[in-house]
Amino acid sequence: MAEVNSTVTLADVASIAGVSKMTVSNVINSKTGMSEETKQRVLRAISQSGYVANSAARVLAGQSMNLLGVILPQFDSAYVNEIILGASTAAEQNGFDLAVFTTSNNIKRERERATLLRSLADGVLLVLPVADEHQIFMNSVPVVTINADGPYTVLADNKHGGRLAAEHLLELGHTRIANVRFPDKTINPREDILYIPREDVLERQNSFLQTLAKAGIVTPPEYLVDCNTLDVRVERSSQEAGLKLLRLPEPPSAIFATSDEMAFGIFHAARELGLRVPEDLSIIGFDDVIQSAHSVPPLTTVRQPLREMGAAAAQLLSTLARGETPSEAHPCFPTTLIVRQSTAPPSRQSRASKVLELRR
Amino acid sequence: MAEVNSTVTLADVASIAGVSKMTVSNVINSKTGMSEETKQRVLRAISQSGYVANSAARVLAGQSMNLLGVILPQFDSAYVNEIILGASTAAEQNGFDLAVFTTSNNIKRERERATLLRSLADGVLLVLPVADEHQIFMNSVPVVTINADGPYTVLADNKHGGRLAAEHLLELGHTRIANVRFPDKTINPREDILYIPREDVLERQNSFLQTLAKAGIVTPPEYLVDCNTLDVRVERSSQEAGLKLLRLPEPPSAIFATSDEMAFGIFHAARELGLRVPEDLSIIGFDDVIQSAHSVPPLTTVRQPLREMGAAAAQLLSTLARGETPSEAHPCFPTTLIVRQSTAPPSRQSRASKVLELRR
DNA sequence: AGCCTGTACTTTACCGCTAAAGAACCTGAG
DNA sequence: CTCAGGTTCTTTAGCGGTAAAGTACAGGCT
Repeated sequence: MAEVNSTVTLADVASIAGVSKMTVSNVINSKTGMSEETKQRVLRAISQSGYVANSAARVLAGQSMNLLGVILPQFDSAYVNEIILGASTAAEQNGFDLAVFTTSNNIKRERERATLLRSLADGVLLVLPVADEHQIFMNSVPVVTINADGPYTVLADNKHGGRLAAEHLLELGHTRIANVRFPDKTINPREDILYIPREDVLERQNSFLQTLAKAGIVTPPEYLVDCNTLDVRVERSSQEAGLKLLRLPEPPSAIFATSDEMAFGIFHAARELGLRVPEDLSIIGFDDVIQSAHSVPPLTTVRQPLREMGAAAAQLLSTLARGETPSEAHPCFPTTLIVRQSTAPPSRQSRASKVLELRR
Repeated sequence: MAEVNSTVTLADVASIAGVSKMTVSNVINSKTGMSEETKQRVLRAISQSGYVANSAARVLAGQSMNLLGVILPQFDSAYVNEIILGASTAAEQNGFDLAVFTTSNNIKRERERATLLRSLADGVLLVLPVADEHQIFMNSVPVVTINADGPYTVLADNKHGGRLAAEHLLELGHTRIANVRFPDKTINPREDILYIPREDVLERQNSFLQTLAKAGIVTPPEYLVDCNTLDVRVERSSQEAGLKLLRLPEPPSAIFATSDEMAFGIFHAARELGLRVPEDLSIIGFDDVIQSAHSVPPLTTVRQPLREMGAAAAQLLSTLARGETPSEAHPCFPTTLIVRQSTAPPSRQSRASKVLELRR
């Protein structure tokens, strides 16, 4: 426990114990074939020297770290947190640990993290818009993506979810329906930062609009407002988007926020303008993150079981890491409508007049 | 870009390009001293073979990965999220990346993660109750802790914070003051899981009670209720704690929750019993996580600047990783009282009668 | 011519560990 | 007495990189 030198190696321990490196290695990895006495001597030498194995060397020599890597853009969102929580639970059950890396939407960083995990992890979970990094991992480490494409993916039925959201608003009698949304085009604000639309998100939005269209409701272009999801705090950006919508000459009576976090931003926008939710404005979200049940008012939303999805992803990865064949390469989870208190039938008095009234 | 083999090594690329391993290595690390033509040939060989460097080997050969490791118990809490967010921003500014590991309060796991990071990272941030792992890192990699002790730490003035909370409630005129708190004893529910009280948290609680005592208010033992922070969702456990307090024959008129998340659980407990906050019950938290400004009602709390503290920790670590001497080994951040709407003077009608009334 | 210098590489050695093959010794059967 | 067979340890070789020293050769200078 004492005399901790800068770097104690196997060789040091070996010389202290008076045995070969290999014997020490065998003791550490609890292999058989050494006398009890030698074993104790080695153990003593280890604790005496304060030896700690060098993981890099171990990995290089072909040992597994029982590690699942996770790459994601940022830690900010509840979306990501739910997934990680599920994944870490499932990983643990399978005897794996999670190493989580962020990329800040930085492409170069994304590459670097992928490179590192390729040699370090037994499997990698990509919570990224694009699974472009597949190439880096190909034939080297199994990869599972969430709500993106790839050889192994965990999905939620976003198309169905989008329809559910639309149908709910239609049933309530809304006709002026807007959407605060993820941009559907690739955006490149800085050379190293890149936003690529996520497929699941596009599906939601498209299916939402299609369902409205089928019901004969045409969404005017000014009812589609992009929210800058590259911002660290999405809420602020979506609040702006909400303000833009609600200040329109003919503001919507209902807004579909493509994610719950955006919905919270719109809550703020409504409050800022003195509009009550749901009396003056209905808001419906997507995801059903934990906060949604506790917001004011509680948020009506389309639930995708993120925790379960994260768990499924880690489970899938564990199976692949063990070299087994998973029963299902693309598990798809259902989305369900959770009706809470942020949606209601449109009030008779049009929101337009209310806002105009408040302006005076 | 094609023909991606199982593992392409430097040697493979070298033989394709018809040069030595070293030349390839030099090209990759953009060193000088090779002809433009050779460089291009190597570059072509790299993309042709789909070569990706082995990080483990690189590390072993003495290269830095520009990585800061973070070890924390779980991803669940807003506390942790704020710290990480701050740390990742500061790390990025210093050219480092963050690798985050969770331990689930599992001691063995804690050790393993520490071991791995020791050889991999340029610095390690411990967001753990005890900095016991110091030993593992000693003389090998710089370590910074948050709200715990160690050679380098980032602190908040918890003692002052506890006093602020107490003074606020006293000024409002409360006398029946309870505390939903972190256990102050080591708990070991399973052999591998260990809860050790965090020092910062103890300071808060003690300083809170001392301030009350100085004002002549004795806190009866039933007013101190432990909250199981090992639970994945702290809110549930603190809700139970809240219920226990509010169902007391003489329930408190104010509760100090040692963390904001506990405060949210108490909100639920109050709601469940039909008590209004702050009219029937004052609640004050500690931390000021993001949600606190948006809860119903907005939470009065003692703010510790977690984001800044995370950033300071990463900054400190970056400095140490570069081999420089930081100006301050134990930066301490002030705590401030944030008065929102969850606290008010006690109402004339005692909470006791209100609860009893509701029970009938 | 002989020598020095710089450029463009290559060779050697080693990072810390492990798998696999080898050696030394003991035991007991033929 | 000899030798197969087991036990306990050691040696060798190599994982995929990198730093540092070495080589080979072209060109300039005296």
